[in-house]
Amino acid sequence: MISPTSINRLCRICSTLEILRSNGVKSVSSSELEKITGFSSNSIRKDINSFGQTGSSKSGYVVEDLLFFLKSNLGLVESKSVCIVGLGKLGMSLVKYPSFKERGFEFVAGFDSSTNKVETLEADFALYPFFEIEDVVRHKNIDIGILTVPKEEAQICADRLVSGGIKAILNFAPTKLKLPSDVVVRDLYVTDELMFLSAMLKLK
Amino acid sequence: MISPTSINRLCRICSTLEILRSNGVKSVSSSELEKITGFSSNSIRKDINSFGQTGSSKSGYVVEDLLFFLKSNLGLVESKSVCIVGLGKLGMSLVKYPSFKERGFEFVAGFDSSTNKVETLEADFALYPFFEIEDVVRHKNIDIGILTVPKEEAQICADRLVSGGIKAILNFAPTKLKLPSDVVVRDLYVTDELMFLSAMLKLK
DNA sequence: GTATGTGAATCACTTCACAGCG
DNA sequence: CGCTGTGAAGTGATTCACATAC
Repeated sequence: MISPTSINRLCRICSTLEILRSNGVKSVSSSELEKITGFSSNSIRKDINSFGQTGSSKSGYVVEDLLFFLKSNLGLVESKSVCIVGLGKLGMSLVKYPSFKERGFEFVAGFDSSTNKVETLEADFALYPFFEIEDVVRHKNIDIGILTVPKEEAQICADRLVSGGIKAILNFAPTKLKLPSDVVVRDLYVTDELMFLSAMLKLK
Repeated sequence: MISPTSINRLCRICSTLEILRSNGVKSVSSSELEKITGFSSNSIRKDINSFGQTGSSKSGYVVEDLLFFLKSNLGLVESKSVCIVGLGKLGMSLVKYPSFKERGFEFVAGFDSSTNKVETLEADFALYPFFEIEDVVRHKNIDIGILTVPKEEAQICADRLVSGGIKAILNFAPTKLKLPSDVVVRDLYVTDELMFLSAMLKLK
């Protein structure tokens, strides 16, 4: 019904509205949002409308109202519990990333194949070895898993997350995961992005 | 002439071919690539063809040849020099990421606003304070900048990279950069990805 | 005059269908 | 026969154009 492309834009718009609100901005028009986000004002209005109407023809949208409206519709009001799988440098940097908590994502567990790391690393949440993934995910009712393991371990870790009941995975491992179709996966292939930039330099 | 979507796919295919080659695979068909990457075999063939023909109707594509052919056309044969701007946890984790070097991306400089960090952090390359960005980028002829600074610093850092002559930026700061149109920017908004996953859980 | 909301038109990408080749 | 290569058809998203509201 609503396309992933639109959802993407709406998430960006939510983030933008959070910033506007914290800057004390009361209302915003679709063309102002266009200037900030780079999306066309047309697309922005259509996206917002796809959930039902808001917005006045006088001064655009009321920031506070639109933000709450979008967050409600996108399921972003209640906070979500997240686990990190792979406690390497990237994983440990993500758990410290302040924006996650600000946007309602709370780390509740971490996993690594190295029992040494599990025992010695410091974190605000409990750490476990890989074989406990399924149990912990089920027990703590974790919503989202972030995969920052080497590609060789990615599929097996993902399988265990799914066995534990997880339906959403953010995957940093440079491999395409094979998972049931009701599991949403978002891939962030960082190296591919650098390759993309190189290619654009040559081709553009 | 060739769309960013296609370039994206071709980068993924290059990475896939590297793995196949290191596994000793000699040839691969578009439908096998479909199974691995998730892209349709039709799109894969069209993408490859957009550069001119290769591939035999007998056994598909010769891995070695196709890889070299694509890398040549995408400008991925010669290695690229990269700098990191922002030596926080995320930045420092990226400079250690082994895939970058394997794919021909070489860090040659790092920058941070904290002179303390610049003086004390250990890296395989030289570190500098922000005010040297332009000079160093120009002097070392750096191809790509990776931005891992807080959003408040992102625009000014990007401007300095561009002043130094950089034409490609990988941006992790959650803000849309305003830059000349000949500069290619790729945004990785990690928090937005979690929001996207949350939204999909609700809407799918 | 400056907004939003929205059908219509356009554009871009993907899938289909099949011809040609080893 | 399975594979590539490719025009044609189909699909989906973006842009255009404009009616409507304040």
